[in-house]
Amino acid sequence: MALNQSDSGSPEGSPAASSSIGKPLMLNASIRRAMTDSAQAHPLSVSTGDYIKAIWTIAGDGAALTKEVSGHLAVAPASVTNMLGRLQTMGFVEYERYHGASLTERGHEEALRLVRRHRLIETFLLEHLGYTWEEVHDEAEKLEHAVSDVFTERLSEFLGHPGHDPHGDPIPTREGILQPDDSKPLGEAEAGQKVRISKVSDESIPMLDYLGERGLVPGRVLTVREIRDIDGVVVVEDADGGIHHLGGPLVKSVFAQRIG
Amino acid sequence: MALNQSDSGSPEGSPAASSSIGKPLMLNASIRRAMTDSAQAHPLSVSTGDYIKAIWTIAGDGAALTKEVSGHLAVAPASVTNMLGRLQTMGFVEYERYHGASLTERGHEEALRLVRRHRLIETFLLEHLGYTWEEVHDEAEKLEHAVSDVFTERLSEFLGHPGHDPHGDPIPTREGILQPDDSKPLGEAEAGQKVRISKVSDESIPMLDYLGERGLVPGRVLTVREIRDIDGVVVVEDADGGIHHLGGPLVKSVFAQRIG
DNA sequence: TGCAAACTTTAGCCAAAGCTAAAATATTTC
DNA sequence: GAAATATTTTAGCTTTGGCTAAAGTTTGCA
Ligand SMILES: [Mn+2]
Ligand SMILES: [Mn+2]
Ligand SMILES: [Mn+2]
Ligand SMILES: [Mn+2]
Repeated sequence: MALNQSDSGSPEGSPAASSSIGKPLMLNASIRRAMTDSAQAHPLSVSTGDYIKAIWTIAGDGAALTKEVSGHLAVAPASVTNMLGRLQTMGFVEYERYHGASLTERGHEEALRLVRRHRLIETFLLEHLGYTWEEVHDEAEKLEHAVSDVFTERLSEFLGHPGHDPHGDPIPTREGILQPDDSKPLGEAEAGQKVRISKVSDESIPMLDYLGERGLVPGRVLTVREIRDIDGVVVVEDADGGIHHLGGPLVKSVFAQRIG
Repeated sequence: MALNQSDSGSPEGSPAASSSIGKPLMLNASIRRAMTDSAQAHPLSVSTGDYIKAIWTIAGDGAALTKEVSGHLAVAPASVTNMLGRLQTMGFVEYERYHGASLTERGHEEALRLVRRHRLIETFLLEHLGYTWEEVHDEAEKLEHAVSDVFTERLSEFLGHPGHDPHGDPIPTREGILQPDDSKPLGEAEAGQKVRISKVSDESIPMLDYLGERGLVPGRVLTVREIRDIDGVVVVEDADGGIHHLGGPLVKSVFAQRIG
């Protein structure tokens, strides 16, 4: 059986480079690593990337504290201290003992590159592979570290260069520019306003499902009918005249921009 | 800037599981790993997978020798010895010192799972993302370790459940069945025979390009006009009457089946 | 048959990332 | 302003998966 076996497992095209000499093979390994690092610009391990993204998510331009990162990545504080030191050595963060780490320019670029990948991949999974919200994030969390720049740009093209992912988060450009977002949670709107949903928080899957079923997705235009102070419920009317009563947690998760 | 940050970097949906206790966090980490390993059945590291695939590629059902694996993966022989021992402990190979390693049933399954992924991914990259032959293999070599079973099956569906990748290698089924292939290199054909190209070796990119440009791809029907013993050149005529003179290396790379 | 060459294993290292426990430093709280 | 509490760091270990050099086996060839 198994007569048919190509697809050589060797990392490059080099099939069994040396036959018996021994030395050249070792050199190849380190030279290859060095070239990959500088030229292909993809040296980051999964961990490194996740730490950088975590700092960006937690602190943006500011400093992320050890414990925040520790909580975010479900990793022991001591591990974080260790990694922050290493990230500084690598030039991705500025780190001050006991006062957290903030991203350098390079760290910031790297974070945005990962976010770009993550959001493009999520878009692809949802729109073309029939993924559910449940499945999407975990897959993207792994693939973002495995795909190349070439893949990323080809995928963006395949998707029609979307500016936002399916739940409305902006996708950073190849150049690392992230659309600023001035939208506010529905809960902060005022009765009578006409608004357009810009984003739905992807933190809760059930909410995404609930809102998706009702058509309360980015792009939808709503009229705010009532903001009830007693219980925080917001009543909105959609373009088809449908009325929706949204409780506190929901109106914190739906972001909208005023229009008209 | 960077106002907009969702896409929590935390591996699962658990956003900052613990606030200050400390202990539960550690437990979470190991429990998660254990569950992932057994339930999701995706525990293999990149290295582990590449070794298993290498053994399959080199030896199929037989035993792969240390040096063969070492050459294939561009890794020192001592590293191979070490990993083969570990693979045996993990149950993927049967290993005898000085006599190489052969895949167990489980190892075989794992190899085919990776090959399935690899070939489906290559198909997608070529047919939908506009990759060239040059780019395709390296990307697949990395992604095969990152995609989930769900991704693999959704992708297969997206592609229309192809049985072969673009250069003709059969794609193992989800159940781990690999189409046996009884085709032979064009060089072993006989003058006058009518044959159908079944596969083109993907070991040489220039050859793939050359053959691709001339339409000598899997599925094409040819009539063998001449087998010249002196220089090993094979002359074939394609369905449009085009004549092709293929030298030794090429006729070893093009596989065909007799028809008619 | 008997050695030299080829191959493989052993032994001893290394770096990346993680962990725990204990020590050090900040921050609260009274 | 000092004690209690929370956070962070240090120190010391672990697992993967590499590498080199040296020692041990197998094989091929005279
Ligand atoms: Mn391939
Ligand atoms: Mn990730
Ligand atoms: Mn996400
Ligand atoms: Mn691989």
